[in-house]
Amino acid sequence: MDPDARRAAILLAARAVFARKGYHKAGIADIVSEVGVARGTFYRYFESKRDVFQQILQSMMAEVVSVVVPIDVAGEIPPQVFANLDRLIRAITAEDVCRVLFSEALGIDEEADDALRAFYGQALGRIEAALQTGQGLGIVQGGDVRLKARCLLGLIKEPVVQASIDGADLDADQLVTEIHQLLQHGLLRV
Amino acid sequence: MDPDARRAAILLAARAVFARKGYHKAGIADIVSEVGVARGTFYRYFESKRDVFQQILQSMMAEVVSVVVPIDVAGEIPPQVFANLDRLIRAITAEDVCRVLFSEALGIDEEADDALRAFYGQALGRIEAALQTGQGLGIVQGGDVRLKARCLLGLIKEPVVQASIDGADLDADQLVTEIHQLLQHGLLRV
Amino acid sequence: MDPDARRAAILLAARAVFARKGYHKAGIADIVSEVGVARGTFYRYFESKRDVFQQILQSMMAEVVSVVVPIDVAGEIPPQVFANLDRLIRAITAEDVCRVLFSEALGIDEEADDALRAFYGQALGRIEAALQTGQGLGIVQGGDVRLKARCLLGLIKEPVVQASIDGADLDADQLVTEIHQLLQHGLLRV
Amino acid sequence: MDPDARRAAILLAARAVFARKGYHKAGIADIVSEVGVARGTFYRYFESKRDVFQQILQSMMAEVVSVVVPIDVAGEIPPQVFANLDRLIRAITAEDVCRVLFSEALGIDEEADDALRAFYGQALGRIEAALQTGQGLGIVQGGDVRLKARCLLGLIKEPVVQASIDGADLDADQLVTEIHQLLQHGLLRV
DNA sequence: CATGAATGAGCTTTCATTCAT
DNA sequence: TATGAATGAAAGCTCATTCAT
Repeated sequence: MDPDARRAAILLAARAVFARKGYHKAGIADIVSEVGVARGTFYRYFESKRDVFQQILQSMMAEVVSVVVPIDVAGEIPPQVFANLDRLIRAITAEDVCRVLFSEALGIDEEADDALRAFYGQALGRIEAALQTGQGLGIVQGGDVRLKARCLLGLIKEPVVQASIDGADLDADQLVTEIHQLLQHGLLRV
Repeated sequence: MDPDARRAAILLAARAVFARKGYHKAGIADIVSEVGVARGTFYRYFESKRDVFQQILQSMMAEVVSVVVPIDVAGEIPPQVFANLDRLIRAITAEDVCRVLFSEALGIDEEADDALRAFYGQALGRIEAALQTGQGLGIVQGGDVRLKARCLLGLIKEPVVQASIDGADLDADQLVTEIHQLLQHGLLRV
Repeated sequence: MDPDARRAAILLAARAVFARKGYHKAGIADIVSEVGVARGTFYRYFESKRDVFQQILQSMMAEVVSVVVPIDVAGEIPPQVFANLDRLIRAITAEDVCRVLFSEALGIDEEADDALRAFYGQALGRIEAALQTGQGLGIVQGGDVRLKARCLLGLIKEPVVQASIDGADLDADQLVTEIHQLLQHGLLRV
Repeated sequence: MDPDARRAAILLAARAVFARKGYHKAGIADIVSEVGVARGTFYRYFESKRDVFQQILQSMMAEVVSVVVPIDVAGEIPPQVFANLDRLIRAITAEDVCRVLFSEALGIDEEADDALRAFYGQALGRIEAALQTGQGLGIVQGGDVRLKARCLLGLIKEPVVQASIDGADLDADQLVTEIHQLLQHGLLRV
């Protein structure tokens, strides 16, 4: 088995184990028995339990970030926004991403916390910038973009997180539609 | 010191410790040294570390639930909604509530997970019911109330969680205003 | 059992175990099973395996140093020298002192190495000073006192170390006599 | 590369590594990376870490033993003694010999301990025999030759060991002179 | 009832050794 | 024959929990 494949296999197993048991209940024993290698093998590929976790975190964050593409203001904007939304929801709906990124990541250690802060900072920064541009174009409501960005993030994240907590499946299309409507008309009828 | 007071003191200390260090990094040693009692005393009042945590969780959930009062459909509705919103945000903005309830609670054990599921189930159930009533009264947009409820929860929760992650303060009034606007007009200008 | 006694018991057991098996082959398991306490108990009294070892080393060095008393130049010198010699040999003849101090101490870690260097530095410094005084008084041969001190140390140490290696007993009196003769007349007959 | 040369190269590297880091801190990884061969190759030439160490020990002991040549009683004795002394000191002054033979060798395992005991037994036996001969010739002081031999060994060994501990250089000539003087006249002036 | 020393299961990590390529 | 990835026993250490005082 070539090193890259093995490394990937361990990473995959670790992802599954962390998603299933959470960081603290997951033991190296769980991971290696899942891959079918010896304990020592794990340490040939990763420095420590924290190390694998960090790498999984990083790759998950990168995956999530990568699906959001900058909006081309020359083109039609709403379709681009909703395409992003759609991809984003599908990205974070993956069972393991959701559990690891949204429930387990915080509080492991300073390094992971920093990475997570950076991730949220980057994500929120992008959303804020987009909203600001939107305000300039007159297509986004006025007000504090900082808070708006956070609300928007929650709007997207929470249904996914709740579905994960419930162990229920999530209809991404329906969610996109619902969020779409919310963004355009709000929740209340005036 | 009478038992109830002592029990309360331990509970309070544990809350602070869990909020400060998180469930896993918090040790019984931290809690007892905070209260100034011996380790053994802790176990006279609580069965285990998980036990205190559960009780704290329960009381936090009760606090949060209690601030949301049913809406009197006979009276004017929007002010009641926003009063609820305001109280809710203030309730979950408390540093310890936010950290414990939203970051630490999930994944401790099955029992806590169940409690949390029940909490979210109850909270979302209430919101859903209110939205359904609203739809009947024609003051809430049509569509899936289940998803709407989850979005609404996220809308409220996320800015608070992010402020906690950033270690930043949150202007509750401003947040209420922002959410108010979002609920009424959405994020986009049509 | 009071803490001081328990601490002393663990220290004693550790001393015996280190002397018997050497630092590296000695496990915490050996030590605690020797005292009859649980693993955790060990760590209530000592921070780590290195920590006990360091403390044992320190106490052994202190024991050895303490038996050598400064020479009163006002009084008769040779008896004082030989009394020191006698006490010193008896001190380092103790089986565990010899093994731990002379065979195991070097190379555990930087801290222990420094402590040992300091110990030898102090011991040799004292001997050098005494020799220098002796040269001033005309009772010690001329020449490099630094080297003389080291030779003298070896003269004393080696027979003890060899006895320990052989597992043989050592007649301290006879050794003192022999060293006495060597110091006064050398090994060769002119 | 022919097997003998490779074997020699590994032996040399292992010597250097053991001298530099000590037996326990030295890893097979250190040795093989020093030679530039793979781990597996090491095990084609040596059975185990202990095995290389033993062989190094044996060769060091042989080197040291070889420099001491029997004294020809027909010829002039003192020059022969001092020539032996001189060669011996130079032999054990080699940094790696000193560290490996005098600090690391004891306590690795039973086999090494036996080898070391045999080495010291042989060395001391020779010295004793020489001293006995010397006593017969009337050029060595009377008394227990067993102890005398051990003292003599320490006299030689200790300055070398101390220099190694200090990381200082040793002037072999000066040491020979000093020991010479000590053997002839003792340390004290009568 | 309060105490806090004692407990020991269980964790992560290391590294000499093996063996398929 | 050389390789180096894989192995897994064994080590040190932690900490929630217990229980004699």
